[in-house]
Amino acid sequence: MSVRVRFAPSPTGYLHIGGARTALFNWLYARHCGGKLVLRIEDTDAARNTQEATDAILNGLRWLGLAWDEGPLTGDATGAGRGDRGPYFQSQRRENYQRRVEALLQHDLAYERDGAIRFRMRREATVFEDLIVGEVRRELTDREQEDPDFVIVRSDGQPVFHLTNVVDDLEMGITHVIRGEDHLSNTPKHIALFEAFGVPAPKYAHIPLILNPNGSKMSKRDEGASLQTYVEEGYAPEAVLNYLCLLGWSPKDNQEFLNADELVERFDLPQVLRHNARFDLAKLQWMNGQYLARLNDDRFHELCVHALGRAGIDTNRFPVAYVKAALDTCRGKLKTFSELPGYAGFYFADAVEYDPEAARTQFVAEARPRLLRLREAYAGLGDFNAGMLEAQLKNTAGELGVKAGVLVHPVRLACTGKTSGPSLYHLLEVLGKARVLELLDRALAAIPG
RNA sequence: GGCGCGUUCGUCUAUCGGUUUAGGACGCGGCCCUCUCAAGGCCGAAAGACGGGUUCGACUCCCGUACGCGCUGCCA
Repeated sequence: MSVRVRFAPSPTGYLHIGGARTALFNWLYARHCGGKLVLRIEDTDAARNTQEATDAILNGLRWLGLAWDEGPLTGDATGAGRGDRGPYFQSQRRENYQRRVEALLQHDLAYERDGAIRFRMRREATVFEDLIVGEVRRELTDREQEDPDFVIVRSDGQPVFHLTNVVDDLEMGITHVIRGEDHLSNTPKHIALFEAFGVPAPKYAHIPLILNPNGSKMSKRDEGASLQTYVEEGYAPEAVLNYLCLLGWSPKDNQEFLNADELVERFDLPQVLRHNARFDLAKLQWMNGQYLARLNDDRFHELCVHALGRAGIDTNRFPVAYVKAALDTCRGKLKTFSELPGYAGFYFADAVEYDPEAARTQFVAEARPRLLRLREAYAGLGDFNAGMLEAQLKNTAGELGVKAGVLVHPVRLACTGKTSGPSLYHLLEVLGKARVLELLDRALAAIPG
């Protein structure tokens, strides 16, 4: 029997980082086994589930590159889907639940009380084998000792999670349920429901949770909990994917950089760790920087242009060769693309704005004659390339009897407005002679004395 | 409270009873490189929660305690 797994998020407004990893593990397992990944939207709570919320999930999964074999195509619950086990929105499956509940009622496996329908739960401990956790033996809690039955349909007619989840997994032919460990304690209920429906329960694999840096459960409002944050801050999806799978899973050989193909090849359920992991933003940032440095030129340029565009910088106003040359000076310098506008914005700005603090320390009277000297030297340069620019600057510094840095800092400030940025000589080369001389003249005019 | 799961450097992890002075990575500190900021190179500090067993031998197996997380809802 071929493997069928599913990712079944509830549209709460965005894709949670923990949910993204659950989706990732499901996707990896499906691909690893040559099985299918089903995406199901658990939107039974109509009041707070909107199409935008579902779109956020779909877009998040697409951004990560996690394609599903069956499921919705858009966030529209009544819209088209792919696959023959739909609908894939729970809000469209009311009849399925009703039919199943009728059957339960008829066989006296459920009963009505106070207007709600309750399932007759077994009255003893449940033992099951979890693919990750191992054998789990769950005794009845004190509350369950008194009354183990639980509600499957509310008095307002709404079916509850335990019921819909099981009915859908059953009808969608799910063979492996890979989900967060927060569901481990619910599993006996689900197994009992499957048995009541006369079918064996699927195999279960509960993955550990992702915690905040302080060890608390990462949820909703927590910093960095939304995948959208990483999309917006210019992370490379391949880096986020790589980092996420290292939370709770390890290739065991100290290799940390794995692309999607390698992950699919090596991922398997038994190697998933059993304990929760804390989310470490610093390591994600480092890893993202590594990915950025290794991206091929086209992809790097593409993502750069995108990031600049988001910041309101339109690179289309400039020659393609200029843009590429400018961006090349940023290679290996960024940890995230959100840093790019501030780092390379000067290449595309009409006027340079001097950092006030830096201007106060660099644009002082003594700097004026030195800058003037360099300006004249640069004006006489035929070949305006990095090598020549460096040689000339050092030469001028020598004549002035100062260290190179004494010239470097004011020149950088004059041309970029900042105290840090790409390699000075390379940046000057990209800017070009005319522009550099113009910028130096402007700086000279701004320096007192 | 009850039930379940977990516990190796600050963090992510390797180790699946002896090959280990417990390895790698992030972060942190130092040095080098250097036009700034990064990157890169080198070096360093840093861990088996605690207590009992089992065993010739335990981080690794068992029990207890502590701590953490989860579930305990007519939320999902």
